[in-house]
Amino acid sequence: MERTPPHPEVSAFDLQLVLEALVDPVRRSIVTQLAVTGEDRACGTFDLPVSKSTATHHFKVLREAGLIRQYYVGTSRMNALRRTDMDQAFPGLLDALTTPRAVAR
Amino acid sequence: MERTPPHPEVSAFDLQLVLEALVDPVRRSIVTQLAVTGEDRACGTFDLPVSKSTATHHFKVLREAGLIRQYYVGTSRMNALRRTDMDQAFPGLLDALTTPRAVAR
DNA sequence: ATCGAAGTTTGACAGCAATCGTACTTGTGG
DNA sequence: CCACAAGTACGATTGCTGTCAAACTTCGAT
Repeated sequence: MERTPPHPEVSAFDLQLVLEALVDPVRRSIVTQLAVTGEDRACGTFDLPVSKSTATHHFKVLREAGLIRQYYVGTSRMNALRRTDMDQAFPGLLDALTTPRAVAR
Repeated sequence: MERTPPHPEVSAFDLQLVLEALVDPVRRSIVTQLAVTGEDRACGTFDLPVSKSTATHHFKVLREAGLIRQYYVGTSRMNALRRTDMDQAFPGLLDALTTPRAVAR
């Protein structure tokens, strides 16, 4: 278990990876919850309909796509939305997907 | 072969379906080509790396998600991007994905 | 009326990705 | 030092989806 897992740089962001990450409802729910509250949150604080091991998988996919940044605080792994990085790489994308309008549908 | 295949109304658009449609590179390529030229195009005029039957499948997925409108002209099936409908349902989404910036990545 | 062009339909297949349980690691608090 | 909490890693399973070939339909042109 690495202390600091690898995060892609903005210049390495890949739209295909980002969309593959966002197409899963569980992962989009994570992103939405991060976007709404605007605060970093530990994995366990999310309301997810899957097991812990599956949740770990989803967080990994989001991290590798560049959507979230992860760091440890004790045994908790905190998750932060990389909002500015995403806005720089793909302007408007996060906004389009975290709008109440879009979330409700 | 129905003359006019079913198209969803804007009020029935579903973000999950739209994202599932857009996550496939072939289908996103179709949408991009439609967005760039801005004109309706027959299925056969697209540059796609798949067989005809696979292409048919992709156009069907795009149509059922509400991304394109299809109509016959002779034996050709024309495809039109439902830009205004999409913009109404999910503002900014198509723009974010058809930007040269996004397309290039 | 025939032939070809343009798509569609169907069935089969292959690969991937989401899921879970179990076992494991690593900190924190008593 | 020990137990528990928070995640991670791994292997197995399962269902979905993209793919194709082959046969078929429809329309237009000759």
